[in-house]
Amino acid sequence: MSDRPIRVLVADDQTVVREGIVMLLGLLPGIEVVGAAADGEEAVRLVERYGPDVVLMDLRMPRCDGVEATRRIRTAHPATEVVVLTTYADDESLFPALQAGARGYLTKDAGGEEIARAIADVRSGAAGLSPQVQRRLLERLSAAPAGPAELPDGLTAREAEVLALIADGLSNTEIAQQLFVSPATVKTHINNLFAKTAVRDRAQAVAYAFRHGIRRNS
Amino acid sequence: MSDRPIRVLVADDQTVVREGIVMLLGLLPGIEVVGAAADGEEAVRLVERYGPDVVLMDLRMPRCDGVEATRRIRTAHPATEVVVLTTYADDESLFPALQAGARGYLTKDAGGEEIARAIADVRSGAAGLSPQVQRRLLERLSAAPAGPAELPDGLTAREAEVLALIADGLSNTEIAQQLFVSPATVKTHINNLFAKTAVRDRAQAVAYAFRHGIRRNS
DNA sequence: GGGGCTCTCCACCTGCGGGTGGAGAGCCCC
DNA sequence: GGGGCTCTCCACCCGCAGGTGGAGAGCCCC
Repeated sequence: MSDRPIRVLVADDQTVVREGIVMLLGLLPGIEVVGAAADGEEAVRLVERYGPDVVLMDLRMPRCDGVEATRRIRTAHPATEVVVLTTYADDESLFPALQAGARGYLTKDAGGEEIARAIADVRSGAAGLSPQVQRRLLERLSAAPAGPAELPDGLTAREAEVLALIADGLSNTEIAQQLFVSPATVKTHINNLFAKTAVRDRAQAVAYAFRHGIRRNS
Repeated sequence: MSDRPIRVLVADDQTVVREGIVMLLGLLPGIEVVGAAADGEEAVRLVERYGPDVVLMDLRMPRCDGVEATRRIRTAHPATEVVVLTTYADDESLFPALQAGARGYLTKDAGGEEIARAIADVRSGAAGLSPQVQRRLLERLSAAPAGPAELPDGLTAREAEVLALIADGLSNTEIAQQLFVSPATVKTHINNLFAKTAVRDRAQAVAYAFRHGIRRNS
């Protein structure tokens, strides 16, 4: 896979943790620790100086936090990959970090072997996410398109149906034909759902429908 | 982690592959193969009969393909997890399978150890995705919200701007005020972008904007 | 039975949205 | 300089969308 060692930079504000990780990584074959940073700004600086292959990044750091540091590193040095290694894997930390460009995400209960594997995976162009993080990603993936979607704002089923057809771009008469009712009925439903959803016209209604995941067959 | 063995069902239409996997899994400690199916329908039936912990599922199968089988299994038996094991990891296979409820996704070049790890991860409530698949997920994650977003259908920047404001629910006069131009200009832009995007009215335009990710500041 | 909700329908009015045709100014590129 | 593109603006017309007020029928629940 790799004949030359993977050059790694460690960024963590807690000295004990930082030095411990450096020690741990130093023992692993195929990994060379080229530097250690105590905050985000230093991490960015050291990346510019040493050009490491992978940065092992803590998220909660003073001055410039891990997400911001990740973003800067990824935009300025796309060849340097970032693996986040943090204590908790809450959504507020996780998704911003991943969107900032982190390719790996591990919690600190990961063992040395896991860290090494994630570093190697990331270096080889893949990704190194802990299984728990993978699961979060899947949930987010299926959350948006699946959308079980309760009807919000007290919409009736009929009103939601009309709203879905509006979002499909149908005119009032077309909706009437589709639902086998009179155009007047459609207008009534529309006026009611406009009032309930606090929108002014069908354009805003379409936006509302998209935001609330109201589509046909729902 | 688990004192009792993980009960696994294998689904693959190619006999050699199926039996090979069964053999391979049988050698692994902590895994018990409870059945093998040659197509999707049989997989669903065998899941109902044996209630396995995990189904190792090929995607391309006759009668009822793996995606459909996964969906049925996950809705009817939420306790049974599905790990996809297929030859290629193209997007057309990958995302439908994950959205159908697969918690694991491996390609067939994975070794026995990898498969075992994925099965164990999935069983413990996490997820078992190959590093390549993880990377795809990350790309999709940052593709949607980031949205570098080329302007489709030859829209000009100004037209896209107007379209974004339409999607925000603004009226023509409001858009005119926002852009410091005359309402007539707004109407011109709107008529042009309607023609280019082949929409009929602003309701359809809003849907178009949402589908193409045209929002403000883009 | 009475009250409340939903779905259905009607008439009327206003105005914004959408369509057409035309035109001038600034820009870039050949 | 000429041609093409974009952005800007105007006038005119029409129709559907949106707002109001009202009403009858079916349903469920107290």
